[in-house]
Amino acid sequence: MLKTERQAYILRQIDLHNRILSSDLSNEINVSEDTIRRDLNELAEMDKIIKVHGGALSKSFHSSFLKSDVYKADSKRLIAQKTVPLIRNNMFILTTGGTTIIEMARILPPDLTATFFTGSIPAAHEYAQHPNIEVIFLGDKISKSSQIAVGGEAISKISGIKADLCIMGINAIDETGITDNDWEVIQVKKAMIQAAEKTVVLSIAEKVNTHQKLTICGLDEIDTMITELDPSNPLFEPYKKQGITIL
Amino acid sequence: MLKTERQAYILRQIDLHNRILSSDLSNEINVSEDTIRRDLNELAEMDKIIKVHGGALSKSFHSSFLKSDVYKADSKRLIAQKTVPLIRNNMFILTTGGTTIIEMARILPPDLTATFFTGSIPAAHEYAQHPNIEVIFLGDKISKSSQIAVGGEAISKISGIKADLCIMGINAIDETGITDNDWEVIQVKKAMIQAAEKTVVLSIAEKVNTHQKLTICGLDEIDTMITELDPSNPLFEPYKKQGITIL
DNA sequence: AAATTTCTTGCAAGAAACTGCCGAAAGATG
DNA sequence: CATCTTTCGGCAGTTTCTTGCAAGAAATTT
Repeated sequence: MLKTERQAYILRQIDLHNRILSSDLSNEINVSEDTIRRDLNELAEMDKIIKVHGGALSKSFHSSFLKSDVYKADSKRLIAQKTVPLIRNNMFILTTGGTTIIEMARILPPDLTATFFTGSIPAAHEYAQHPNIEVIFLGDKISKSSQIAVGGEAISKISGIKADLCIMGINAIDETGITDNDWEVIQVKKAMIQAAEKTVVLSIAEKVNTHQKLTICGLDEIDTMITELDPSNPLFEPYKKQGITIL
Repeated sequence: MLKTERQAYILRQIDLHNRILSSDLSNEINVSEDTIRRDLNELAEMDKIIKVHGGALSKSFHSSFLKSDVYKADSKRLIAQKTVPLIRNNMFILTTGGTTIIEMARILPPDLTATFFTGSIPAAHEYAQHPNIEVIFLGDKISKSSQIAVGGEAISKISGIKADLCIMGINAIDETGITDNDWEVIQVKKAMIQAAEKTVVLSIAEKVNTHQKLTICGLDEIDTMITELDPSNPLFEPYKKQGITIL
């Protein structure tokens, strides 16, 4: 078994079980624990997994560990406030999950009538509280790491929609476009952008001009970007040049 | 169980119950109280919890405000405890929503590996927190009144499943069977019973021998009924005669 | 084809981490 | 005040980690 194969196997097991013991892996694929440990170290180095004493955890697992307090909650609330006016009555809106989206869902005006599509459980939950919003949940299999629905079912459902607006929380954006680091999430986000007439991205300023490993789309597919900063901030010049509206 | 997992479990329990005893934790996850104490100390060191003599408290009193009061929470917790042993590793399980089911989801042992299908957002949310449970969300359109997915999509998804167990919270049961009052919910519950090999119904005793307008199924389709009362209670005689196991 | 370099893997020894147990100290309880 | 519980610190047994090393495989050079 080649090293690459082995590491792929390890990643798959971690995806499946969310955690793994070095000793188990060693037995399963008949290599010494030292080799496993070296693999785990390499994977951890690449930010693919979280290594802990005795084995490794999926990155997602750890995030729930930290979830208690929302990072930069004030900024996110401000972003949410700027986003709400974009939503008009009777729109069909696709949204991702993420803390900023949740914040937005909470402050939607009660008389707003609209249909929201989402694959995020917490987001669906918030929308469902609203008196006049219809919620459609997309997909079936729920990824633990991202708490959203992923996989073919979700993608095909999204493809069948023609929405007015896609409101997307993002992890990284720079002059090359939006990037992320979870392959399954990427697929979903790509499909959402395709399915919507206009795309609005929400991001705290900290994530602007950063990038990750996998590309979701170029700047040309984005219509509006919302951060907690003032739109006149010079940080946004390159994005304005690309025709993106900053709010 | 890895140290990190254990600490994540502890945090989650504290989130849920707002307080925790070292001795309880020690029993739940089978490690010595010393280990628990060391974990609690580390978590307190990280400012995640507040350690007190004998256990720990949640740092955020905040959540206790948001926590809505569940009617007869104690009874429901007891029902949940009786239900858990029915679930074995690698089962495929269909569940409804409802506060009793949520309560059950929270106390599923952390090492349980199973696949849960549900159309309930809060239930899906709870299952998704669990380290080893795979969650499949059923359906798309979400009914506001019941917070579950309803409609043709949900029904057809359910029909495509062959589950080992259906765990169903119910609103009314008497000698004629299970009844409910929301037409859309009925359709979903009917489909679930059909799709599962065995059906377990959860109900607080108050609802036994009551009925509502619409029929879900007769007693012959039910295998087990769980309430907060002792199974020997004479209240259950007619149901036992019908071959239903009472727990 | 032979020699060399690089990569990978397994092994061993010592270091570090984890866990359980014990006894003494501190705290809670009636 | 007496008793019971919880905590603290240290110790020991076990497991895991690190490091250095050597043998074998693969790639590269001569």
